[in-house]
Amino acid sequence: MQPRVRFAPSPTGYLHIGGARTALFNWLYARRNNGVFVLRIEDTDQERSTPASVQAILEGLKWIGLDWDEGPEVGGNFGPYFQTERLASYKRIGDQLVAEGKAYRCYCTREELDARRKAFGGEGFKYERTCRERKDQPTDKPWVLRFAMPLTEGVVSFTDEVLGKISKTYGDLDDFVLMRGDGIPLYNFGCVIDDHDMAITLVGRGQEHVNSTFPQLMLYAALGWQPPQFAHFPLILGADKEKLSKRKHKEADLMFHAKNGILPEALLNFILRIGWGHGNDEVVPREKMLEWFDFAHVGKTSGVWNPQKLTWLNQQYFKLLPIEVIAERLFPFLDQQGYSISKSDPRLLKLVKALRERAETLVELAQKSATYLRKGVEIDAAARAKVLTDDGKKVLAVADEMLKAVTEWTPPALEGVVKAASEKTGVGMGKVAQPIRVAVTGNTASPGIGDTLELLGKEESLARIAAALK
RNA sequence: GUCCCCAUCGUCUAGUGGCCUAGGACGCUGGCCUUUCAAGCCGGUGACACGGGUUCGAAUCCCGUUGGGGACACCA
Repeated sequence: MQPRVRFAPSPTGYLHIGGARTALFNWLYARRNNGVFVLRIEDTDQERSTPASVQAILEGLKWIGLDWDEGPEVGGNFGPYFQTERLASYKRIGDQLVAEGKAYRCYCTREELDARRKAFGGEGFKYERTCRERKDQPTDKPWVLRFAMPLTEGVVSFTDEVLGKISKTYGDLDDFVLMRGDGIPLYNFGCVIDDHDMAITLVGRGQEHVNSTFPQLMLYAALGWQPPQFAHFPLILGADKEKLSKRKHKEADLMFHAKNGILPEALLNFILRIGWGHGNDEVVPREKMLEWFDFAHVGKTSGVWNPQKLTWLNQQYFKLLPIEVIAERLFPFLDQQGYSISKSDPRLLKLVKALRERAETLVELAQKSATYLRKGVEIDAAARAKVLTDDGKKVLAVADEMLKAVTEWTPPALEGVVKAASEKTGVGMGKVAQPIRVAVTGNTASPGIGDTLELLGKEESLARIAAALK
């Protein structure tokens, strides 16, 4: 049987980084096993679901390069893929369960329930099945549909693909709400029906869902359906070791990283490595993920978000990716800084080539690029004091004369000038290169002096040197 | 509080009973290279939570303790 997995986000905000990883693991599993990756939108939270969130989620998935075989924008044979468009199924199954005595209408109001919960002492409250034996079923009063848990003693268990065997006794479960009177299903209900109707063979989701697996399993049993396999992935924690939450952790927003100049390749690699490992491999590009991913190596322990490792990975991809790709990614950041040069500007690729090993993010790469794109430069006070001393200026003046005579403004020729100036003045190459560097970049750090001067061009280089010499 | 899950360096991890005086990576740190800064290379720092078993042998299996996380909605 062809494996079918799904990613089922709730469109109540941007794509959560944990959701992105859940999507990645499911996607990888599907792609590895010749399966189908389904995207289903669980938009049954009337208050919080928005079309804008749906868009944000689709965009997020596209940004990290995860494509889906069925779902929004692409359709499929198991649609519709929005839960609010599948209400008829929920109603039909709900009616069936009531008819079979496996579910019942509960007329307790929210207020009553809240009061009872409060009297109980808050969380841990279990519905006392007040309406379970109720004989009348008025239709003019608001109600919700509740699942009738078997009153017998029993144990529900399943073998999780990553966690192993997990069990829970019936007594720990209560008559949970399946559907509201208005026909909107709750998570456990909609999820089970859709997974069944969409022929999902394996449900891969975050560990925060292991406890909801039990009521879902009860539902499968009541319906006489074969449940899918389950795989619960470890959570991603913040520096405070708590689950990454949108409220508390800014890094929980996938696109936050995009804005910070992280490459999607690096981010994907990073989230893969939280919770999954392959020997000593750290840099695992997409092709390798596709080749190596398996649930057997998904860990059980939650992982803490480590921003330093993320930036390190980003740098690895700066070195790995073709400069054309990086240039493409850099463009919006250059634009943002007000340096909108043409995409065909020959300086663009040279800039990336010279600076990519010296930057950790696209933001930093754009900032460093700015030095080479603007007219003139402001010299850092400390750099000036240290390097552009009287002696430094003397050497600079000598180099300046030689540079003016250069006809082939290429790195080898320019490096040659440094060497020649060094020989002529009798000082080391460093003593020649540094004054030039500070004069043209305003700072003590830059790519090789030949590349630096080439990037700037003859005219701009000489203008900056002249200004520094004044 | 109740239930569920988890437990290797600060962090991400390798490890599926002998290959482990526990390997890699990030970070931190010493050095090399060098016209600067990076990058790169070489080295250092640093962990099997604790206590009992099982076994010829345990980071690996079992039990307990402790610790951590998650779930306890007419959210998903």
